[in-house]
Amino acid sequence: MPSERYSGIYQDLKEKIESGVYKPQTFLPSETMLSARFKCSRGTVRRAIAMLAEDSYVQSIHGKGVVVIYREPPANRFAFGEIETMREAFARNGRDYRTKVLEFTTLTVDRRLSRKTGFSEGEEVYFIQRLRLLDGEPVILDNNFFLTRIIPGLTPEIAEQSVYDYLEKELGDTIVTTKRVLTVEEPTEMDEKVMDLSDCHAMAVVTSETYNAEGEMFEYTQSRHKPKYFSFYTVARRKHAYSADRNQ
Amino acid sequence: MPSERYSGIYQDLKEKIESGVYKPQTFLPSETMLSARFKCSRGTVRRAIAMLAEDSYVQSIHGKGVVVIYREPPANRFAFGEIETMREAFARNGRDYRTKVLEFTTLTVDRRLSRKTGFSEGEEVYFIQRLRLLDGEPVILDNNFFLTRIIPGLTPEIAEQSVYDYLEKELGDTIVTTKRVLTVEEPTEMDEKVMDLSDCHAMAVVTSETYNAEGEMFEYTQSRHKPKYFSFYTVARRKHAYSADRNQ
DNA sequence: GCCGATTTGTCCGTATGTATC
DNA sequence: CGATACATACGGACAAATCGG
Repeated sequence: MPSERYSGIYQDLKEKIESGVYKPQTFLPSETMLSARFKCSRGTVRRAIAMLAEDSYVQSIHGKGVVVIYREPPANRFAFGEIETMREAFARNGRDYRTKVLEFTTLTVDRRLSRKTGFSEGEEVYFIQRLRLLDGEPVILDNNFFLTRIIPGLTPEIAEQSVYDYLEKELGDTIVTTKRVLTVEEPTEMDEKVMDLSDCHAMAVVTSETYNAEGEMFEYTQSRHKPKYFSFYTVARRKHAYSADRNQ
Repeated sequence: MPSERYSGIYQDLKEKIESGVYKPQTFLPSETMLSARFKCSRGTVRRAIAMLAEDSYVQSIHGKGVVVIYREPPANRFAFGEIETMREAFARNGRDYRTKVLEFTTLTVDRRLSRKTGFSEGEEVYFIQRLRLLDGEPVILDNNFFLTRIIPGLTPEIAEQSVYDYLEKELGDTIVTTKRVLTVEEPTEMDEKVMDLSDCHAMAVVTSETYNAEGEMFEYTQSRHKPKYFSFYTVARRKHAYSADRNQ
């Protein structure tokens, strides 16, 4: 549990912004004010503010202050910009959510699979194909490859629940980073067969690589989403915005 | 020009990782080692490392060290996880890229448009519709709404080039944050008419809100991409298990 | 245009806590 | 247990941007 000073302050400010104590387009109290209020150093306040900026809740302006840029997000949206499991995402939207395991095998990575997934040749992986059902309707077809070395003892029963929960709670490992590439592709025969596509002629495909706390990539996944239920949210911040020439 | 100590160190380490001096799955020299080598405080090194972690180049492991997790990204990919203009993205891929302005008008925001875009009622906006051509083929249909208040003096000629360049270079304003939502939708009549869709039956739709350095949302845009040329890359990190140290 | 007050940005040194080996 | 490495926090100093008088 992060009970450090800075995350407490981060939480506090975040809630105040969400509840409208600090309103959009207005400034937060100055860093020195806040550090006095929270009885901490300015550095600690700055860190909390940096986290809020990361979440696009605020933006710092040199010499002026910290503006609130938070806007109430539209409801019924999946925040795939963060890492959360399907379960978490759907639960948050209050829907009935089931998983059906279509395939559960182990494979040895050959050259072709290695090029596709980035795993080393000869590594052993679970291949799991799962269908995600929302209120009984198939919405996602997942193709997972997990390194057996990192996730020993995986079973179809666990796959039906949450692999991440198993990894974190049972094995004590931590998921840290996920890289994702999103494309739109034509449905495959498999998609047609299991997804009940009717009048939809494309799939949203999320290809992701997941790394644990050791920095090892242990998962390669391709998720094929039915467009109707697909939405992907992300925030980007400009890295090194150059200072403009004001000609004066 | 960011010639601060920490960005220099960040750049240096980044290049060493990209060029393979520090290889994946290996540890960087310890923070104390690096601070000695760069003749700076440990805090400054930590900040550079935090930035690399942000880029998913490295990951810190408490008590052990900092692992390199960088992997050569596949070529011909658009890094939409960051903010870059169409021009930048396409140029980076070495293709001929043109813009055709289909529509250029000013509107006053009414209730309907306000709900859609988030702009206040009564605000005045430019509405610009542009077709993006890659080697002569239409690939993106852009629908932009820009606040005239923030970007005065916009013309079709500028829209044909880069609005962001105009904003940053001429007006001295800076783009800082962009929020994006990605969905997959059926082609509209307009899409069919201008995009030459042939055997493609869906569009990748990116809806984005852009904020300037003052924290004001000045742009609302819907970009409709032909799937064939569409790819969206993003990185997510779990929770706020940050190794970031932005204070020192 | 200059000056001073305020505010954020950068950097340092130091101390202490905690995880790994 | 001790040595090493990262994590958190503090306080101080100075730079740079903004704004008002």
